[in-house]
Amino acid sequence: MAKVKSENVERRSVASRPAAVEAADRLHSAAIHLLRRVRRQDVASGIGPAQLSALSVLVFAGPKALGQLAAAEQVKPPTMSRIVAGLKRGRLVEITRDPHDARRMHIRSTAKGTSVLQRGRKRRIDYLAAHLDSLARSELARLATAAAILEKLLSNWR
Amino acid sequence: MAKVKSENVERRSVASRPAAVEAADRLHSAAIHLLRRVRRQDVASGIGPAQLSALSVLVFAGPKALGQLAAAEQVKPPTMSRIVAGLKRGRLVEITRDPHDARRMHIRSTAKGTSVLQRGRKRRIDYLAAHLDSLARSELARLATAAAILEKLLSNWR
DNA sequence: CTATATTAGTTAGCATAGCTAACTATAATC
DNA sequence: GATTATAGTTAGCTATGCTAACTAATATAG
Repeated sequence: MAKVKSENVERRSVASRPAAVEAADRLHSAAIHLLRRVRRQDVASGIGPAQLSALSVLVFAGPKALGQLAAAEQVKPPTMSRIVAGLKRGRLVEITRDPHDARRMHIRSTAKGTSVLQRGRKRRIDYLAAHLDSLARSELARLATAAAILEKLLSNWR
Repeated sequence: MAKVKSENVERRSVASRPAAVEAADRLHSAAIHLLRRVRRQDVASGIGPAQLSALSVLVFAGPKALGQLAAAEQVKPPTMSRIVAGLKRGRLVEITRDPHDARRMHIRSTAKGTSVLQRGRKRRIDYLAAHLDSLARSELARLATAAAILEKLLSNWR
């Protein structure tokens, strides 16, 4: 039983309240299945998920350098380099050089990019909203409350 | 203006209560960001997301034929064919022929596959639970309630 | 009982997306 | 001015998604 002690220590270092573990499990599962369904709407946008997501950062958080965009999307620079190349090919973004630092790029959404993003986003939200519409008002309110709690949690995630 | 009427009809057919649209928007965003964070734990499993997800179906819903697995994962058969090939290469699943129909395969998780899946799942859930642990008990309860509402919604999703 | 049609999976070939390692170009520092 | 650090790119690998076209097996029509 020599290993038992160290295993317990390890286990204790990540232990959470049972209620937290149960909530984690159910939230995790619900989020996965929810997004899996919603995501099917995206084929209509004719643009891949990584491009759509990067475009969304540009539209909602404004122009970014490539490295910033990679960090925001939690992806390595070579990956973002190719994603941006795809967006540029589709004329969804335009790229200029930083006048103060010729290494950096300014990547910004074009009007076309913004419109493609907004339409895709609308499709997703409308689709989800149509399903939420079958809920009682009180249930909807509970979901909104939960979303607010998650937003707070996500905003100070480490 | 011949098209106006039909456009209005279309638009009306997807209109939802404003509260549903707002909840959809916030839930959608929270789910995306939550899963993006949680998913980073998966690199430790040394197996790609599609393989992990397919394996999860096999572990929790039992053995499946390739086509069933493809349907469950909302993926086309050639895609699932390759995913299963990868799982087989890693000895995470084993495949036998259906004795009554030699076209069909029985794909089942091996002990190794089940263990890999369970450990990966534990990593995700523990990670999420550790963050949920910072919430007040009442907030946790609200999240659990919301998860229950979503589970119900997802179970009769069209 | 053959001939045809349907069904289950695979193969080939393409695109997107992820990575690391190694490179170029620019900027900052010693 | 030489070196070091930073921003992106290129090359090359893997994984995941698709469609089209194929093989093999089963089911069905005649």
